[in-house]
Amino acid sequence: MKLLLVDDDAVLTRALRRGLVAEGFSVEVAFDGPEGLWRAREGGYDLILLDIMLPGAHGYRVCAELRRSGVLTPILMLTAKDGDLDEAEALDTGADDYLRKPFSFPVLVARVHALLRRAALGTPAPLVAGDLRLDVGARRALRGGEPVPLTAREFDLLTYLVRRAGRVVSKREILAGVWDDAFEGDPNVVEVYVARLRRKLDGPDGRRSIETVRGAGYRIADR
Amino acid sequence: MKLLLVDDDAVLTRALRRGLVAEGFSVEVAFDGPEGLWRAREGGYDLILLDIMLPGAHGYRVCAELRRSGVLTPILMLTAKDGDLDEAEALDTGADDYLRKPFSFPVLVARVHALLRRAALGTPAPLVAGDLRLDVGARRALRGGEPVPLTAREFDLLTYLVRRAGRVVSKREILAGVWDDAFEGDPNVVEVYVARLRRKLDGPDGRRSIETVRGAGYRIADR
DNA sequence: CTGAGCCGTTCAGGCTCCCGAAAGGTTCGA
DNA sequence: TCGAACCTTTCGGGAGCCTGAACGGCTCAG
Repeated sequence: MKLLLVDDDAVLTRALRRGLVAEGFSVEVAFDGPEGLWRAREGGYDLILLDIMLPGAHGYRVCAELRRSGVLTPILMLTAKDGDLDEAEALDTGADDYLRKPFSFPVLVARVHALLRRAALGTPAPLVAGDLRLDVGARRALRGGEPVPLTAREFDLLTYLVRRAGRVVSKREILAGVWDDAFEGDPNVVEVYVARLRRKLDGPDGRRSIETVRGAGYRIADR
Repeated sequence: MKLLLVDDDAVLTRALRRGLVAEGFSVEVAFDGPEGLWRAREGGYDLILLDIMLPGAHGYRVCAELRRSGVLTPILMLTAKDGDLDEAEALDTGADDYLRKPFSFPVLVARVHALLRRAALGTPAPLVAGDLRLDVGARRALRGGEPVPLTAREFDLLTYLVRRAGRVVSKREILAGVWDDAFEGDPNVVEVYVARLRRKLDGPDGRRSIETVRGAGYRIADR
């Protein structure tokens, strides 16, 4: 879990950084508004901690700007003034939560966890490999934007392979993971289902979605 | 705006209820943990006020249980002890905010409004899926502007599905969420009610409002 | 009090379509 | 060239799902 901390107070950032790292997060720091904007737009963060008092740009503006440019990363605002107006405005500009200074560290961690959990509920991270895209929640497979109808087994097998994209997966592994640990049948089922997936996934171009690695298993390209 | 108040203190609940009703909310009360769980899972509430000290089940447990079973309604916890741990734990179990007793009534109202506003931001489409629109407060379903008469169960099931629009929901989940965690009957009831909903919702065009995902569950299109 | 009507649930019959076994053909590597 | 590994098609059994019917409980109006 990677956090972006946008704050100009060197003492506070150092303390927060240390604490959050101790909690198992990886933390990057931006020391002013423009840098925060720039970094946040680069993406790759699971959550943004944003102080309201910033040199270069007010926290509200950074927040609104990010939302306007399509950044959906959860934002936790650190408000300085007291009073409800401040906090209401934070939420109105697109922040997901706020925390009034001074705050205790456990409360901060709890809020971060709550936000991450909520975000995880909303977007269960799509699986992508090449032009293949799996939405596990909706149980949908898309190839180049086009939905591909798959049966339950086919979808499970494809999910298993995409989750291990780039690696060679043996038939034994596949049988244990997709079918059952104690599957006693013919390993030929795997071949049968790989063939079915290929027929549905492979385009008219000769490119195969699932490679065969003779004597070892199967592999799906990771990009 | 409909609130669920889960608290066993008769004096406090009566006072709160009266005050909140005067503020324009409609308020229902549950007097212990199990009843709170049951009602909250029924859905239809815009916010849940949850006291930590409860007979039958601790507030944390109720909260965690609700989140685990997919209830996304904002939860405002009323904590009794002081100390940050209590509050951090409240947030960690899935509460959206907490309020330390004793609190003043205006502060409570402010928090409720803040949470509702935040929830509104988080869910841009307030229970709309396709040409379907649910007015949870009035317990009315509209399809293309036309009201569709639904029984209580049918409405609950539809609400459950629309709240999870775009996702595949298994029959087990549905039984736990719409019926009861400890439902021991035939999962066929779900099929029966899906069929009834379809008969009422589906237009003369062949398009199905509720898709069947064989081997996985049901899905309602998110737009 | 009482009967009509609605609601939730169960059950059985029927249907579709998926799963996996089997078997013969094909490709690869030594 | 030969054998092993893999591919592909076919097909019967059955899981999973749909639906109409029926039954008991509950709520009302009369």
